[in-house]
Amino acid sequence: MDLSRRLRSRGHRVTPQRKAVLEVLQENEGVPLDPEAVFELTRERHAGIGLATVYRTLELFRDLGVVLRVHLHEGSQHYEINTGGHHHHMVCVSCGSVDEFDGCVVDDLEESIREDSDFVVTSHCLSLFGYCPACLTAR
Amino acid sequence: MDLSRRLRSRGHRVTPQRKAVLEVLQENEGVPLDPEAVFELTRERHAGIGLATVYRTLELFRDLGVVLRVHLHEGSQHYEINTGGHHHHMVCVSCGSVDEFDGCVVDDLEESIREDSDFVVTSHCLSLFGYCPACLTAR
DNA sequence: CTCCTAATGATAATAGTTCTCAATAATGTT
DNA sequence: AACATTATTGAGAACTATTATCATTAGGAG
Ligand SMILES: [Mn+2]
Ligand SMILES: [Mn+2]
Ligand SMILES: [Zn+2]
Ligand SMILES: [Zn+2]
Repeated sequence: MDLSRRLRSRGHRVTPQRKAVLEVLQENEGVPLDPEAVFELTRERHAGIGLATVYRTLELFRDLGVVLRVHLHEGSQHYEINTGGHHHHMVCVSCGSVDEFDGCVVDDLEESIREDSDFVVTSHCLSLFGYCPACLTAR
Repeated sequence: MDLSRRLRSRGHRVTPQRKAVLEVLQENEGVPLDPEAVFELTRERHAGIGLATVYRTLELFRDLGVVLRVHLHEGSQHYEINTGGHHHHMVCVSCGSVDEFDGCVVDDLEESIREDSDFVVTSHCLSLFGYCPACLTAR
């Protein structure tokens, strides 16, 4: 997870903005953040950062494999730090909270698709929707 | 799949616009369409329909369970007719084509989550990304 | 330190979606 | 069949999220 190394190896520069965004993402492991949230949190650290830079940085990080893009059931995208530990998400449709869960069942599926079809799977995206414990008891 | 019945049972009115949108979705089974595409296709059938009506109708249909919202790796949403046959999608990251596949592996996962956690899963969304046969040979 | 140019911030532009509101038309009632 | 009620519609404004533009700044190789 050495950002400087990863950036330089691809010819990118190491800037305080990029370091600040990374810190925010690392400190929010387990909490997928949308660009606006990353912007607000990063501003506390690097006051003058622009929103466009946040968007650019998130796309760059995604390209570098530093972050993953998560699909929640909403319009805007969310990003989370890529810890290497493959997992998926349970999204509460009531309060919007996100839980992670390990044990991906898709690996086997990818395997069978590799055999049955000519489609080459390179990645997948799985999210479960429902109600979290808190929202269930609050009824 | 009786639209009129389903609409009336919830106190909604049966309009030519709604019937036209349904027809478009039915004729494009297997092809998730975004609102703009639904708009264009529906116009060929009901010339004067407005874009806002398409958005409203898709949301209503989703509420009624007539359509499903599909998450492709893009900004805008896509909708497809709900045939009742549960399936998921393989999206080609090169040409954007979408294939369907049956055999959902998530059912088992939902089961194990129901046992291991207090989260109640009501739905899920799974998409595979990769390269379709056409794009693979074209290289 | 100097130079080159990648990166940045401000802001304009674009795209997608939702809102507003007056006009229309679907349905229930006479 | 005519009427009354009110859900629905179309047009366009408004809004939100994202991307593009461009002059300025600053990372880092030499
Ligand atoms: Mn996560
Ligand atoms: Mn489908
Ligand atoms: Zn393809
Ligand atoms: Zn499934």
